[in-house]
Amino acid sequence: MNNRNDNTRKSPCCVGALLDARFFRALGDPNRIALLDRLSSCGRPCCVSELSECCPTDISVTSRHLVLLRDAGILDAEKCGKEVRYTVRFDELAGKLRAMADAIANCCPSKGDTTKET
Amino acid sequence: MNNRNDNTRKSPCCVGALLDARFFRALGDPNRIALLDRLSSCGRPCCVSELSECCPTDISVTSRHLVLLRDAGILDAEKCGKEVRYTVRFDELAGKLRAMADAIANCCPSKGDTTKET
DNA sequence: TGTTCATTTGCGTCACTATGCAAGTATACG
DNA sequence: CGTATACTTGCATAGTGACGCAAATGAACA
Repeated sequence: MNNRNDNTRKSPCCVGALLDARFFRALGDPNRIALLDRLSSCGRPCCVSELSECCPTDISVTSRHLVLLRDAGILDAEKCGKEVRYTVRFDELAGKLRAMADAIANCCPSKGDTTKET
Repeated sequence: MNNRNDNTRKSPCCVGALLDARFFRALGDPNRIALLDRLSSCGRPCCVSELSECCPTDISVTSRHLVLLRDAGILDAEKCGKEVRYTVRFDELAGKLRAMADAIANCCPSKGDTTKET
């Protein structure tokens, strides 16, 4: 859905609909960013105790951060025996960010189009 | 910078470097989102009292929100006589979001490439 | 069943943030 | 210069969020 028709350009300017404060809030904590970074670069599902290494807080706090990220639709959680394996919802996350970028670019009054889709 | 070479794909996974908690935090408030929405759809620079209409808080609070958004690089402020005219930094904002989307998509271990740039 | 390991939950604390009101600053205009 | 308008700042308060610790839950396993 990246290629808009020309009649779509700068029309609804639905920035407010796409920009979700809850979503941004979930990403608005340095420890949660660290967790996301760690999990992203890891390249495989990671359990809570493993992820906990990347931030200095108690593991219970890490657990809460991860739940928060999961509830925000940023991570996926899967129970495996005693462990809980977290993964990044890459498509979801990238898609959301890209949709926001597109919406904002479409709002730009001067251009109405900033997406240089070569 | 949207078209990566193939040797760039899934390499550094610099998600943490791009994902700035401060930036997300600035967007993590519903009233600030409302302000951004209003300003985006307005299509022209708006002054503080004008923008203040879109959220129920005192104008002093609105003023602070706007300063915060400006400091986060999301808005631009320009003084015009008694007024302060705010504008959305569309390119900055869209570019940032797009860069994040790209970085995250590049991290995806299964694909390493989610950007369908048709 | 009892033990151990991984994770979550309850709870109190501390820090930060959003907010409103009042006072202050800056600019235009008479 | 005095006044009006637009905005900002100081300050107090209420609400929220992050945190640590201890206890609870859940799952494997002897």
